[in-house]
Amino acid sequence: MESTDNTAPVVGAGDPSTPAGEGASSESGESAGTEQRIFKAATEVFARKGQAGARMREIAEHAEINPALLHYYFRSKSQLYEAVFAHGFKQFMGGLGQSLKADLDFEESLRTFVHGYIDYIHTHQDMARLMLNECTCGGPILERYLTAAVAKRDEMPGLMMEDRIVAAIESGEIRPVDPQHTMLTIVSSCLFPFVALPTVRIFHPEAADDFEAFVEGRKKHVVDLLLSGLRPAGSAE
Amino acid sequence: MESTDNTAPVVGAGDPSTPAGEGASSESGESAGTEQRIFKAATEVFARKGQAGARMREIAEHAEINPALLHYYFRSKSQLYEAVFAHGFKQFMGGLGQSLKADLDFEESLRTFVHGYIDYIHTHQDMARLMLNECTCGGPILERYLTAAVAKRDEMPGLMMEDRIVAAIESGEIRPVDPQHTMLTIVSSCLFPFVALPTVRIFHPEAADDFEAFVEGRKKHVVDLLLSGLRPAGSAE
DNA sequence: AAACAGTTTAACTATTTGATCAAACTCTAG
DNA sequence: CTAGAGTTTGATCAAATAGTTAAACTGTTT
Repeated sequence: MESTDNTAPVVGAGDPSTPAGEGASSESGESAGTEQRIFKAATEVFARKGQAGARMREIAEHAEINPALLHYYFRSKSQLYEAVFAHGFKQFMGGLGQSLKADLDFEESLRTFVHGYIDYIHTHQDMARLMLNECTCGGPILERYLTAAVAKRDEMPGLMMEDRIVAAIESGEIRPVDPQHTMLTIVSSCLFPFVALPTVRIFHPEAADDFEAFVEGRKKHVVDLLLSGLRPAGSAE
Repeated sequence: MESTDNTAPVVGAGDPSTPAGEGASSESGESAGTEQRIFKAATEVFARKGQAGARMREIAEHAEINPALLHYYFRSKSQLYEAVFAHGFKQFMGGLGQSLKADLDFEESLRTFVHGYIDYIHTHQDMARLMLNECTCGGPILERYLTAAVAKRDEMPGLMMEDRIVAAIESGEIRPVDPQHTMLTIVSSCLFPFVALPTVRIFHPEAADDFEAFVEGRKKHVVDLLLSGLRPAGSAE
C-alpha cells in the first residue's frame, strides 16, 4: 500500500543503527557492499557540503555506483542523510560512555575522556564535521536526537564527564570552577582543531607532515594545560 | 566588450571590502540600501547552508527583494559568496590587530585577545559560521585569503598572539608550553561555543535566557583557566 | 516636460536536481 | 535448466535552480 510495491530493502529507514546491518545480508546479486560504499561516500559528501549542498549524483560518483541505487537503498536524500547522521550520533555517544564508568581519579578520568575524544574525532573527521554542520545550522534532526540523549544522562559521555568535574570540585581534587564552561572548553579544545584541520594545516605545516605526532601532541597538551589550570591553589606540581 | 553593456554596479567584484561602498552611492532610483540588505541576507543564508546549499531565491526572500537584483548587484552566486567572505575575512583580521599592538604584559595581552575575540564572534555569529564552514570544507577561497594574510604576519591577530606567547615563555611570565597548541586551545575555546551555539543551548538553557551573562561568563572562565594553566610552577595565586 | 541614468520587475531559458520505472542482469533454489 | 528474488542499469520525469533580458519604473537634470 505504501507506494510502489517492489522488493526494496531500505534499511536506513527502519533501523538507523549500523551502516549495513550484516544480520540481514541477503546476498544474491553480488551486492559487494554497495550499501556500505554508499554510506561512506554519503558521509564524506554530506560532511563537506552539508545536507542541502550535497548532490545525490556526487555521492553516487564518489561511491562509484549508479545514482538510482541511492534511492533503492535509502529511498530519499533526507532518509540517507538521517541514516548517516543517526549512525554517527549513536557511535559517537556509545563509544566513550563505557570507558568513563570505571572508577578512576579525576586526572585519569580527564585523560581517558580527552584521549578517547580526540581518538574518535581524528579517525572520524567526516562524521565530526557533519555533526558540527548540524550544530551550526541548528536543524531539527540534531535537536531531536540530542534531547532524547540528554534525557538518559548516564549514556552521554559529555554529561558524565561534567558530573565528574562537579564531584572533583566537591572532593577538592580540583579548584572550584564553572563545570559547564569547563566542559565546553574541554570539548572545544578536542573538537575544533580537527574540524578546522584544513585551516590548521596552513598554520601548522608539520601537522600535515606527521599527523600522528600532531594528534599525540594535541592529547598531551590539552590534558596538561587543563590539569594545570584546574589544580587547587597551593598544591605544587 | 565584457558581456552585455548595460549600466550595472557590481561592486562585489572590483572592491570586495565594504558591503556597500558608501563612497560611490549614486542615489537615484531610491535604492534604500538594497545592496546592504542583500549582503546581510546572503551572510545569514550562506552561514546556515554553505556556498553549495544556499539558494539565491532564499537569499532574495530573506532580503525581501526581487531575485534578479542579486545578479544586478553581484553578477553571480560565486561572486556574491566571495564578496561576503572577503568582507568578513578583512573585518575579522583587522578588528583585533590594533588592540594587540599596545605593549601590555602577558596577562593583559591574553585578556585583551580573548575579550576581543569573543566580542567579535558573538556579535558576528553568522560570519563566524561561514568562515568555519569554509575551514571545514577546505575550499580554495579560504586558502587563498589565508596564505596571503599569513605572509604579512603582523596583521594577523592570531599569529601576533602566538608571538606574544613565545615572548612570555622566554621572559618567564608563563611556563614553557607548546605555543601553537596553546594558541589553538585559545581560539578553540573562544570560537567553538558560539559557532555550535544551537547545541550549547540544549545543555546550557540559561545561555538562551541571559545571553549577555553567558558571554561575560565565558570570557572570565577562559581567561581564568588559561592563566592558571600557564602560570609558572611554584608561583602562588 | 523631455531626456536620461540608475533601479526594479516579471517572464523567460537552459541546466541541474531528486526521484521513478521498466527492463536487464545475477545469483541461488528447486 | 528454469523460476524467481534480489540487484543494477539507462532512460525519463517534474520540479527547482542559476542566470538572462526587455520592459517598466524612479528620481534627477536639462
